[in-house]
Amino acid sequence: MKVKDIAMGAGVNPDTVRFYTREGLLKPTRNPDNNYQQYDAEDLRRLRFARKARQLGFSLPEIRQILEQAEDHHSPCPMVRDVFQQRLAEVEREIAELQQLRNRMTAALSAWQDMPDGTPDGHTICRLIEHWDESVPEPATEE
Amino acid sequence: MKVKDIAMGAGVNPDTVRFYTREGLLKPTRNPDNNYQQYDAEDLRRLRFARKARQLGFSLPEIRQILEQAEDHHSPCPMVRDVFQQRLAEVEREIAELQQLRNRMTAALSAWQDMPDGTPDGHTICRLIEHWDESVPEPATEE
DNA sequence: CTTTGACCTGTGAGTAGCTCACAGGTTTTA
DNA sequence: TAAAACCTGTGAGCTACTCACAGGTCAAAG
Repeated sequence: MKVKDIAMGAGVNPDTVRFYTREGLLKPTRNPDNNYQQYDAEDLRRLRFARKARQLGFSLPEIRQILEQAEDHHSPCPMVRDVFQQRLAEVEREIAELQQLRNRMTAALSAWQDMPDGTPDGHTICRLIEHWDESVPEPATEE
Repeated sequence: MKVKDIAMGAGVNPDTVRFYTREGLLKPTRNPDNNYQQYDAEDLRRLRFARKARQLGFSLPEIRQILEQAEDHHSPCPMVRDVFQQRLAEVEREIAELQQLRNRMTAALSAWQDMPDGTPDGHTICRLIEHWDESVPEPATEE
């Protein structure tokens, strides 16, 4: 299989295939005739696996680790479960942050309902934003 | 005011001040003696404004536009209201996507409860992920 | 008066995960 | 046989900073 073939087989951009290859997630051989990359069924499995894992929120370094463990005939599943728990927690934190942002935004919107626009006068730029203060809960500092 | 002064005045990293200056959000003058950047009260206003706008979800290019409009003595407020509506919609879309992701993740977790780990056998890498399929609602393609 | 430390300068790289552009070589199709 | 479609690797671009580097400047302490 050449780049485009495996890319279509997994439904991704050929550049993504090249990128994953550079990153060491795929390990094609070379066609000595023309120096083209040659992918096999195993690479396709790895690529599909990687895409599913991405959808589940795994990072590329995590996926590489999982694939390497599998190469060494160790079950990556315990690690998968472990990382997955952490990712789930992160996702929930991100959701909470975005919800706070949305709350700030809708609060601002309703506060703006009755405010006039006004022209910048050297003291204020846009009072909509400048006069928006109301004890905003800081989004949790990450990590 | 020097970099550190204005940075402290707005509660940000001095590097952020330098970055905003490079990006054209702040326009300090130069002290010809030592080539240091000199910020004034107007810059501090702009910096504080920018930080609040960032908290409300505005991007740096958006903020720069707003500041430029204000410089030209046009009220940026109509634009602020406009961009803000769009940002709010985006935020809500992001929340929905993340919630879908969380749903997929918790579904996967509970499905994994009773699955054994297994060792990679050349056909599967980690069946936890590979056998997770169950008609996943694709997150909406953005834009 | 000199040293030391804290500050200043600009530039460049790093973060995540791709995506696209470029310039040139190869293969397929008409 | 020539054009179209593919391949190659490398490098830049996206966001909003943050940090590192090497060197210049300045205030206070000794």
